[in-house]
Amino acid sequence: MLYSKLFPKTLKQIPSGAESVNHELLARAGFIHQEMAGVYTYLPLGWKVLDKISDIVRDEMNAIGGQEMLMPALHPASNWAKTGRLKTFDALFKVEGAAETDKGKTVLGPTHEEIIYPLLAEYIKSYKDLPLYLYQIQVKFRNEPRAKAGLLRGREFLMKDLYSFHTSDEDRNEYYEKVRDAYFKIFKRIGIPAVKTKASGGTFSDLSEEFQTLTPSGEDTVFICSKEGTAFNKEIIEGAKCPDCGSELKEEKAIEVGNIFPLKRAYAEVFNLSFTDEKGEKKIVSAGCYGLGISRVMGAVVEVFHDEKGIVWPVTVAPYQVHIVGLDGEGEKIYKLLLAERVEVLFDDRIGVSAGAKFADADLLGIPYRVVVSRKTRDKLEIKKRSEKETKFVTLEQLLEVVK
RNA sequence: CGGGGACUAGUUCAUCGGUAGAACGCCCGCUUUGGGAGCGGGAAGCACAGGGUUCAAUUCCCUGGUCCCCGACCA
Repeated sequence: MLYSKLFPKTLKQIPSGAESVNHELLARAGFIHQEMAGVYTYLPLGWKVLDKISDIVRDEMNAIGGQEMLMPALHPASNWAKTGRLKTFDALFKVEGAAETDKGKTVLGPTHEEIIYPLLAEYIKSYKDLPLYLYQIQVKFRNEPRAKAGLLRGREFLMKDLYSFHTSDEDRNEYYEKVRDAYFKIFKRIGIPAVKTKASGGTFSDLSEEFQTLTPSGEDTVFICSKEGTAFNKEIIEGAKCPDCGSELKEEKAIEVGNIFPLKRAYAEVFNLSFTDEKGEKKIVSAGCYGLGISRVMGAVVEVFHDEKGIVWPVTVAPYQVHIVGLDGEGEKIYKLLLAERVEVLFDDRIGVSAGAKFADADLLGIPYRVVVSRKTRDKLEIKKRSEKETKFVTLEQLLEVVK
């Protein structure tokens, strides 16, 4: 990609209202643009990052048998009436409808139990149809009373939701463990440490597990057991000691980036999601649901990986791998060579922009490897990791070795 | 949903009862290229909306809207 063609330009000033680190840096660097409270446009760079995160999530979901699909954002309100959540889910967006006849008949989906359970009820008849693991990556709508902190708490956000359906609780529990492992792999690949945290399961589950990324800007408070390293959400902690072993707990701020629930049979009963077992008996399906906030993860990555100059993307989710800073009109040759090698490369080809401005933009964008090409560098390439201070001079072959 | 703050040029902000200013950005010209360069010229505004007070309101008051922060909330 030629930087001169990239939409949009970076901003020198912090946009008014961008008070959180992730909002400020992502907005200045041109990854996102706020439309209203908790609602953002993902600009070309930001969309690339979301794509990278999504691909990692897909990869791990597919590895545990997940089948990707896409459910609607617009839901029939009648399904929400059936579960009772039309009234109890406070953050539900109720669509007015263009015609009088449509009034109150649809809602925007904040989660998809109300779609996937009736859907499966039409198709699942036999134990032979189970287990089944279905997921989607989709925009969710939750009318948060207080959207805040950039991408960390939006009213419209990108989320992966996986639903699993089983013939027994035992089978469901086994799969639940697999999802947990997959989540650890995902966060490891993305590069953000995530601590498994025990939490309350809300209305429909006794317990759930959250994946929390520790950072001072997080809005959740977790308590970490000094002995076992397990963590507990503030909401289920009563004393200052670990409920499991009695050790001291350390208080930390964190961002919830994922959450897994054993849902049991609550929704399956409402929508009569049942199957016939080997003995010909009719049984209710046992289910689990597993969320992961894709756009929130993008915000969390920035909260964790940044410095005073800008973002420092982990290699696995960076929009590009190499940022060529071309000075003195140089750089095109190496740009084309890297493109031919299928390296994801951004080339700052701007003419008449000072070197300082280009360096500042490179730091702000946070692409992992910066390569400077100028009259001074001659046939050598000056390479610098965004996360490090030192520069070194390498040949093209050495550069390819590093970035591939 | 309670409390606080903000809203003025494309953006970030100044101004302040007497019809508006800077920086950055943008356009033109020249110059310039290793850490957000320089000079000259230019375009750019219903001061969030409505109501009130006043001879006069962007400025003071009220109502509403929007955004941010703190809290409540977060299946």
